[in-house]
Amino acid sequence: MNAIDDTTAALAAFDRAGYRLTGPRRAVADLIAAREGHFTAADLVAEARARRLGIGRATIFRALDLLLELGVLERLDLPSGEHAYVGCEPIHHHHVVCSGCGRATEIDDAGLRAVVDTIADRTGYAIENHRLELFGRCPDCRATGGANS
Amino acid sequence: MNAIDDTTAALAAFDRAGYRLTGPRRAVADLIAAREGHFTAADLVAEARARRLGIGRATIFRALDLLLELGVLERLDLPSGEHAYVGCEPIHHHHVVCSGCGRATEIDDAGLRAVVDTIADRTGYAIENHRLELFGRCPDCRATGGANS
DNA sequence: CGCCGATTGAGACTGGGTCTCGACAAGGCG
DNA sequence: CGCCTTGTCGAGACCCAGTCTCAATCGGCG
Repeated sequence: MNAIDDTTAALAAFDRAGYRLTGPRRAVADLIAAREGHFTAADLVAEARARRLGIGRATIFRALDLLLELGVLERLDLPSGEHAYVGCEPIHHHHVVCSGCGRATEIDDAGLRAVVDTIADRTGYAIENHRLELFGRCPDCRATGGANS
Repeated sequence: MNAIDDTTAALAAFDRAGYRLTGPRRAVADLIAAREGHFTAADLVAEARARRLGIGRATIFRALDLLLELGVLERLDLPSGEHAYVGCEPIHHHHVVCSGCGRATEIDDAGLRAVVDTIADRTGYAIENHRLELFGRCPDCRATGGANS
């Protein structure tokens, strides 16, 4: 995908927010950029080790937290209960996750705002936060005839 | 709340699905029914131990899994990343979770169906599954003036 | 170039959740 | 009513994600 763009985006985010541009952070940004779909922290740790990058687990988790906070990354809760991450734009949005290949597509509001308002209205809750996650099969996986499930 | 109803609902679900109605399962159903808002597996384990019910951890997790599968319980992913459970009706719906008291209110579709369709249409994905979670303050907590946050 | 504080890596630690295995009990059947 | 089969149980080992500590190191400004 746009590996280089993602990498620089992440690094730029670090820089902009006043964090140092260190070697390990660059490495993590690279690892993430190289990912197509969603990934878990364990994936990164494993790959970092496989590539003998000499990056500690803690460092990866810290970088992940930072990128989460900067909005470059978002955390997904897969139906299995696992936590995964996807790189994305730092604006409010949601994801459709492919259950075949794991790729995640960003989607905008799509009318959700109104739904949330309706719910707030109906329940009397002051909604502060919401999360919508969709799981399905992407066009490619549908075309190639169910690579899984 | 409707503790007795919840308990019997859970037990009936066990029975209906062909699972044995054992003492430990009854106990877990009771514990869950006694809960007002959402709770974690650890909560149940702690309470079971406090009440000296002599129920093993594994048993509680197993019961939880079963109830999840039967649709009597639903898993929530709190923003903190924790997993929590809420008792609910075994039909498709979503939850609004109070960030003050932890209570969860069930909500129906509220127009979400249309949003999902729109998204499916726009992205080309075949949506198989979706989850909407809302977090906010319930009417009570708003009235009593921010018990937290 | 040198300094100071942010950052790092190794590994201990925590906490949620799973697995194993021998013992036990639910409930169908005779 | 009592037996037998088989699902279920409890204890504890185990696994894995994620966090924390702390001394060593490095980035980048002056």
